[in-house]
Amino acid sequence: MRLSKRGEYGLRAMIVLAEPVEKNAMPVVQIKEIALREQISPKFLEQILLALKNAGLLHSKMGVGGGYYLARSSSEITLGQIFRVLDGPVAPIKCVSQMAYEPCGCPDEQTCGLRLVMGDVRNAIADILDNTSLADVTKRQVSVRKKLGIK
Amino acid sequence: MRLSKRGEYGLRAMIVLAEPVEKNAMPVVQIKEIALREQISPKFLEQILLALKNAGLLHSKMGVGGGYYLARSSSEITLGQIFRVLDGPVAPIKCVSQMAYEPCGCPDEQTCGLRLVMGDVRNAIADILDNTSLADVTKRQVSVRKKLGIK
DNA sequence: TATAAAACCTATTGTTTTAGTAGTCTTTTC
DNA sequence: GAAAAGACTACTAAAACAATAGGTTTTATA
Repeated sequence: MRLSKRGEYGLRAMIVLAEPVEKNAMPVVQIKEIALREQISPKFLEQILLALKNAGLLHSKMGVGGGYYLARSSSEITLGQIFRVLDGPVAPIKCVSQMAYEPCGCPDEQTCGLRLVMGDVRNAIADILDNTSLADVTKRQVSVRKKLGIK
Repeated sequence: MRLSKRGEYGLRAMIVLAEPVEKNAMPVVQIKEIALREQISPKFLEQILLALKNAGLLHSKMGVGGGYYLARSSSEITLGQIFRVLDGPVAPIKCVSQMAYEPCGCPDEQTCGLRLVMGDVRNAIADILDNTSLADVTKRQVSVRKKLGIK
């Protein structure tokens, strides 16, 4: 039940891009800056951000002083959207996937016990990922920092 | 976020083994019988059942008329136990694993937004898997069958 | 007591996925 | 027009996955 490095890095990068920008800062962030901050290979991250851009979650600016920025407000982008672009369906088994259903080959799908439980698991994961926006994540980070006495 | 075939087949097999035995039926079930019912390669299933046996979830009887049976009552074996034997930790990322923690390499683990959310995901999955026993699964199957007008 | 049926165990193999590297092309600013 | 940035495509090494293969041991029973 593993998140891939691709998914991990992509989610990390999106969280960085969702951070409230300081005064006078550029609205766009460059690949190499994110890569440096999050300790990710810049070329690998490039592919990931490109995929997120082609999926419509990011916009970019080419050329000198260019970089990436969120395509929508951070409260309108969910972790579920990001996850699905990078790692595919959330469901642990194809036959319970809402977005990419396929039969899983069990004798009788309707009464398959495994399917019933995995359906619950899928819903539990999707509930979290689809109802958590990037803004929710940054809000939570802020409150954790406050609790720990700023930083 | 995928369940492996190994995990899928193992869980299926355990559910079969948890089914209430008919009168006069042998208390043990053979690999090939399960393989046939669930459409699994018998040799692959053999490895899986062996792993479950070595983990203490199954017992076996060798020789003619042998086979496998649950090591404990079906209400005392959870899907979480089976899953972990076959697919490893439930957590989507190592740094939120309760059973097999490892740092994940983010700059600051305490305030890592991804880690906060993935912790929730881990807990949601573990809540289901660790609180669902094989007996719960078979009970649920029965009630689904009843609802659909027996079968 | 020989035979066949069953689990036990280990090694090997082919395929797919993963995680990354490399290199060229295009756009933009100065 | 040079440099800085993203866009795109191809490739590759290593690991994981899904089996397959084949011999060993145990046990019931004919």
